[in-house]
Amino acid sequence: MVKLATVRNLHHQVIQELGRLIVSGELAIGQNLPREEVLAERMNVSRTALREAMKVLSAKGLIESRQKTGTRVREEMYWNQLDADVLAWRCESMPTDAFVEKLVEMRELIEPAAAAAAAKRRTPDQLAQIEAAYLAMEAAEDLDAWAIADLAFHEAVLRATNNELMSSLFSVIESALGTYFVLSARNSANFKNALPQHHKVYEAIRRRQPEVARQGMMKMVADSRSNLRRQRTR
Amino acid sequence: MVKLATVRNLHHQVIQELGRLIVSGELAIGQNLPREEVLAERMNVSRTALREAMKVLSAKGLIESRQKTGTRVREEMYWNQLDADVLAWRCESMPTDAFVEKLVEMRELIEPAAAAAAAKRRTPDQLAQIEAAYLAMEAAEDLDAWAIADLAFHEAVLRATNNELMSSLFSVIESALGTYFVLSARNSANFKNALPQHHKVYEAIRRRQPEVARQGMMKMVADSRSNLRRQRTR
DNA sequence: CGCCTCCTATTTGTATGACAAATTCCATGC
DNA sequence: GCATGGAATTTGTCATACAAATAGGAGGCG
Repeated sequence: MVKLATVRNLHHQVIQELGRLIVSGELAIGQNLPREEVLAERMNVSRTALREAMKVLSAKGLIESRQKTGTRVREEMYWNQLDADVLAWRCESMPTDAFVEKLVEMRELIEPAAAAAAAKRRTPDQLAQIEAAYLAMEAAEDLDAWAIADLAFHEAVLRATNNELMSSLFSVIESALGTYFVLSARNSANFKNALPQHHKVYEAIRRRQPEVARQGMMKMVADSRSNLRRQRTR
Repeated sequence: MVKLATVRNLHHQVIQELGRLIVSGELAIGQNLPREEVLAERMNVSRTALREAMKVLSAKGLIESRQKTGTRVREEMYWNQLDADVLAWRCESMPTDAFVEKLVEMRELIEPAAAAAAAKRRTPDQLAQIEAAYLAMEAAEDLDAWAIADLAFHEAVLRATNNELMSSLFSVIESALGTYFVLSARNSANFKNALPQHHKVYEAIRRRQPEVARQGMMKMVADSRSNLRRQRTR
């Protein structure tokens, strides 16, 4: 029996709790945290566990510790904004449209470029994976199957760029967006509307036409954007 | 007297050392590290310090610890590729052109989009900062002053997007590229060649013309790319 | 022989207490 | 007023002990 990610270790809980407090602003920037000993007692953990958590938060750029001075919350400009945890904490504490806009903007930035890069550099094997995802979308009977295949399609394209920086950025942004929306379009009836557009992108990547792929993908994400908006505003 | 970042704390050294070993591949993926007790002794630190380092590496996605099983190096796909440390370790261990290409690709992806976004959303204050940087470039007497002002220009544009995800991505990529090249063009003689192009971008942002700004920035980074290449190949 | 159950050995996770190191801040002397 | 030399405080490191999880084997049972 597989145990699904439940409550993890103690220091992990501390990371989450403090991280949330900081990103949400409940711990003001520049403010000093209590002494380790005090904070540990207040959170009902040992100083050891607390420190392990603090080191991680420090690595994420959220806090900074110095002897005698203590530990204080760093300015926002030092935070690792692209860290998955930091991003997740922001999503929790910033339910505003403004932040969603930023995420969407990033997505619209990545994907067309990725399609173009994929058209240039995809291997035959990677093309096959894209095709497989496309065929799965075509064959999808219900919305869930389609959504899964859709995500696979985008992931396959991203991997085909052979640029792990790009695909890593994609997965970070995508999972953050996922906290706001259940994947892709939910206006159920004819969910296969986007299929022709996917085919265009696939064809462009197959024929190694970077610009065509870019334009096609640009249109695709633009469409998906308006879907998101419709879903959200009602 | 300000002390510049020297050798930091012990656990920090451990982070660096293990991180390098992993990213460079000297510790093979999937391989188990020695037991904490053994590893600690081998590195001449206490188990406490070692563990603080391991938690950080774990947060960066490089390793994974489980009781009884031990700690092993995770697959590359789980690494936080956009983490500043991970990127820096890659730069050290991958002197190949291939990785530089990926970084440059990311840069060419970000900056035009940033210029467009800045044209849409810059505040008067942010525009003033861009202008100030431009004027500093114009006034630069030597190459160093120009390089500093140039970086300030790009940073100001990035900040003017009002999208901290984008500016964070920029700074990460830029600092990674900085490990390969001393900022910008080094073909000294007439380093102000790029000035008109900067002016075009500035004007487009001032006049709120996103597409013009995008095109202008696209050309600018393309030029700077060929500069980089020339500098590198000789 | 095959399968299930339980136990034990091993490894990370947490707790505690003590001391080292850095550095702010004050007192002291000149 | 200013240097200078301590404390006092806070994080950094160490050593040790025990808790918790769990892989892997021993043993029982059909």
